[in-house]
Amino acid sequence: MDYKKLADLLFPDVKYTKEDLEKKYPPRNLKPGAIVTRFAPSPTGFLHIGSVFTCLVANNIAKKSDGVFILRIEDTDQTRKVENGVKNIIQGLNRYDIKFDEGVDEEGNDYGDYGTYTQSQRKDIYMAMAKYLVSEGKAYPCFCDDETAERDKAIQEANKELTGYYGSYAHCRDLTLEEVEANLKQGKKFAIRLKCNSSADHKIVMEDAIRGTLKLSDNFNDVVILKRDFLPPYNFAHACDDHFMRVNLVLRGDEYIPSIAEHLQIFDALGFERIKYAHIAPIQKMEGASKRKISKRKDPEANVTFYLEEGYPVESVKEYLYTVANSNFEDWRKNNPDLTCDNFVVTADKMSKSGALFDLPKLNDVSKNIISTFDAQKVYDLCLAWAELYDKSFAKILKDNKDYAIKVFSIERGTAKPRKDIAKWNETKSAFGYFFKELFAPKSLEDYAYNLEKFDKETIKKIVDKYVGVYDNEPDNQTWFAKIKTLGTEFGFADDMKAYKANPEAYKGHYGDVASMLRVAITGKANTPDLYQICTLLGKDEVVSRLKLASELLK
RNA sequence: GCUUCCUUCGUCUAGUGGCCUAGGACGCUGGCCUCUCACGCCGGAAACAUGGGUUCGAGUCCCGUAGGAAGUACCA
Repeated sequence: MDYKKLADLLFPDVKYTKEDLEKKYPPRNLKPGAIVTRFAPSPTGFLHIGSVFTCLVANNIAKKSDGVFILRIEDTDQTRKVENGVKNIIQGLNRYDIKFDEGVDEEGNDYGDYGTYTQSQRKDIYMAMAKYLVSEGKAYPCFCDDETAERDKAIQEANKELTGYYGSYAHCRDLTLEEVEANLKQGKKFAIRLKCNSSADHKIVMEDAIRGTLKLSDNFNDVVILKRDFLPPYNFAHACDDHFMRVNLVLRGDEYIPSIAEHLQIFDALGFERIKYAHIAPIQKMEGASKRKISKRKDPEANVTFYLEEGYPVESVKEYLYTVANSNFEDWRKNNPDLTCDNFVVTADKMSKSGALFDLPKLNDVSKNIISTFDAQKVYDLCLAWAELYDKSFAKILKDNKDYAIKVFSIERGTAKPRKDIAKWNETKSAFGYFFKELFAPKSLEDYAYNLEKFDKETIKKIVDKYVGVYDNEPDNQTWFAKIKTLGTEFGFADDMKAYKANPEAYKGHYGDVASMLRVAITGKANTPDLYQICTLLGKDEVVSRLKLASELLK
């Protein structure tokens, strides 16, 4: 069979030869050890938290090795394309400080020397390489239609045979030149399949950067490398693109592990040097008693917009993702409390082989720590930015009371032991809302967090009433506290903790209990920062009027 | 069904044949500190899926079983 002739017949006008392309996209001149990798999303517009995770890792590995990080758009499945899909993905990633060295910008324009970076525009390359394979006798045109494929699959299933296009089911594998010509004349469309020379019982061994040695069954299928629309499926695009973009580490989800054998066959047929792989386990989620991949349909937290809406700072999400990526991150953090998390160096072989469960409580803990390191101005700015998108009325209050709000956020901040009371901005209102007159409006006893099991409301009312009479703008914390202690003793509360602990029966409670009652009376809440500072900020008039209101509602 | 991967406290994990009486973090919990709430500090409960090997010795190596996950497309 004259394969050259066949190739020319199939692809009469192809722009490049393999040599042209090798020359056009020469090996990169990078320092040894530099990693060239890429993120290759479909432009569906949906940014999955797992994608951010993978990207964060890929970006880190590329940048730390003085390598290159590429954004490639995989849009060969034209049916899944979405308006603004690329833009949404880029913007989403930018928020997490993920920037590409080469790729496509928000408008869809290329930058970098190894483009174009949009697969649907790389048709010439795929066709050239497909033609090359045909001319080498390594690939052939397949004229089978979908019905044939379905029928064969049904037969194979009924016979309990392996499903696929192989052996006697590879109808077009041995077509003669004349038969191909005849089909072409009839206007029959064709796809290109790779001639496979292996079988399922042949095992292959490969080294994965995360998994270590992987033993897999070889591919036995004559896989499609060019679809009827002459666009490649993932497998062929992956080989051509990653080779000609001179990628040297493929980081991708572990759902690709079963198709590694197929990919390796394609690389070999093409005469490309094999590339290193790192297969990342997906982030999982608990459903009932079993784990499953976090799903874009069922789980709101799969979408990055979830973190935006809840008001998690990007630093928090990144910090958390790094803890999932490499467990030694937390040790690193302990030793480098002041560095930003992007200074950490991710190592592929320290990544987990099994999928990590997304742990929201852990994220919250991480986030509380992160926010506790922010200064008041930053808290204000970020909280306001969040509120302007998701809580307009709160945003207005923050803007109308800017200086006051910053004072509120300053309480016990910037100290050696900063407060850790918020994990995300949507908690700010409930944590600090009572500072603002607009947001403090208790209507009944239920709006107060009194511990009525410990103390009855008559006791509380007596104390509140008494305090209204004695409260003043105290000059300092000590004076303020002394007053509370003295007041407590009048009602049988201890003013000395040790004395109380030594003999709790002798007292009704201790000064802490008194402070707690007043705290609730003034703020409505049981957990707040230093009450003295709160009262100072609120001012005497407001404190007194709140105490009176509390007294009223305690009746 | 077939193929492949994975399996250590509730969760994330450390662990590369003796340092493991299995370490850390989150969560839960007891206490201490304290000028109130927190923070912080100290402590506690809590795990090697299972059965066989190999070995003087196994969480670690091998085989089987179970469970979970993924793939099985002219999707990616």
